[in-house]
Amino acid sequence: MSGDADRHTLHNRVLAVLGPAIVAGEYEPGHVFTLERLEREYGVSRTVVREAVRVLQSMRLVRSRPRTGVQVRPDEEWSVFDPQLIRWRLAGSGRMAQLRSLTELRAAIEPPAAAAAARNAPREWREPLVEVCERMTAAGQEGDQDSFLRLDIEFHRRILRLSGNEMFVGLTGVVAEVLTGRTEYHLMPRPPRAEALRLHAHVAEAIRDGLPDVAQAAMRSIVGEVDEALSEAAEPDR
Amino acid sequence: MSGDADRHTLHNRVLAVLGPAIVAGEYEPGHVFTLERLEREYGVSRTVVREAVRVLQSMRLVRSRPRTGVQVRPDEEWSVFDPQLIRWRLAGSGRMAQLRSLTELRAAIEPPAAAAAARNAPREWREPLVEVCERMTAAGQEGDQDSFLRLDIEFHRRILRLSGNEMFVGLTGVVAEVLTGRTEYHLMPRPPRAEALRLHAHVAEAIRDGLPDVAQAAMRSIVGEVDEALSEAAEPDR
DNA sequence: GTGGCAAGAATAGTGTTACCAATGATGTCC
DNA sequence: GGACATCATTGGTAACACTATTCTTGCCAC
Repeated sequence: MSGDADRHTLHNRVLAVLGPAIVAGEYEPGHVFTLERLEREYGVSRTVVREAVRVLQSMRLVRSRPRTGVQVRPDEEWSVFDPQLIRWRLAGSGRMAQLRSLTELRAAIEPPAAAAAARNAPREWREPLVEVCERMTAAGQEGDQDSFLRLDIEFHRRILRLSGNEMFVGLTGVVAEVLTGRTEYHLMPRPPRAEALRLHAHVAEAIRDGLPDVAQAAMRSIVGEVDEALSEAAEPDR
Repeated sequence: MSGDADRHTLHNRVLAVLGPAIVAGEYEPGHVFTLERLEREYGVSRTVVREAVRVLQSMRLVRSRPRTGVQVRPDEEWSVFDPQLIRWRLAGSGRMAQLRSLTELRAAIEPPAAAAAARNAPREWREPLVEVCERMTAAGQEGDQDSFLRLDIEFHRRILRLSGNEMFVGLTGVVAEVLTGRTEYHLMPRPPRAEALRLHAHVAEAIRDGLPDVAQAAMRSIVGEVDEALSEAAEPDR
């Protein structure tokens, strides 16, 4: 799914523990590590710790200075769009909060992306989008949840790609994580609501037919509906 | 401006050359470095090269495997929201393309952010927003371009913060870069247009008065206008 | 021969250790 | 209260052992 963050190197294993711990707020902002402490704690060599810290630093989770050590930064300064950081948050206790903020982000991005797709998509990719939508609908009606999720992700991914804006494309991972997360935590109506399926079809057809306003309005209905569903499930985590 | 990426460490200096070079497309996707080659090329030790590569890897610019080397990934796989990557692009030849895609992103995000701010902003921060807007207007009318830019950034930053959504907050850096970039490359009307200033005031007052729809509509006018201005200046780079 | 597979060699990243240099926070002296 | 010594901690170098992955080779079956 993600590329190479999963390679079983030592510094990746250190990262996979240290990163989530910091993200979960187990260390106050301002808390300082020393490399030596981390070396002992994880039983690894200096090089490994340094490389792990370097990555955390590039995510702006920590800063590192001589004589002071490695200091945890306040969360307002983190690179919250970093895919790895998002995954750590979704895996931890902050998952509902993260899911909510990401859903609001989707609600902002996807309607303009759909409009852009209706304007910019190359001819040859318009009809295939409708086909993906149809297969998704079929899977939903048959109750095949795995295929439905896979095709739902594929549908939204294609729209972001067809928008022609690299920043929108860069959010495909986020959308995939949100949809997967909603399914995993049973925040997805089963079977999918008929109205939602129809709205997806409207989006696909409007993009195919080059109707930006229609595509945007239909997409707004989709993500707005999702937003409400999530707000209803709003409760303190756990 | 950014935190600690500017500390004059050796690996940062290597990063500051290698990163922009890759981002500028000086190496085909698939191109492989070896650590040894980089060591010699930059005249630094292995540790330094390894840490620089580790950062590039976390940005998904490269992947690193034994027996193969360090391989440049195709640009669709890059973490395009990484602030450092954005800065590299804005500094290089891709700056107009990057500016356009970021402007479209702003156009998607800021109106919903303004609406959210009108709903969620704490009482005590509403009036100050209007004050910032007034000082910005004054600076604009006096022709004080530096102060105007600074206050314009401050204005948009506050709205994103007041939205209460951490993902929106995470885009403050992007907005700052875009506004600064537009000023530097003289894509900003001077003096600022009176209508634009009035729209900013409408946004601030609508947020103060808790009117999400008004705030959203006014913000949409602001970013829509900007979008047009940028499209007019659309020419192949250089 | 040709295709497929297994064993082994070659090659580059990965991990360890030891040591010295540079930095900047902290306290001290005047 | 400003200049300066101090010292802990990161930053950087070097040399080497380990290990994963790819490529080659050679065998075997068809």
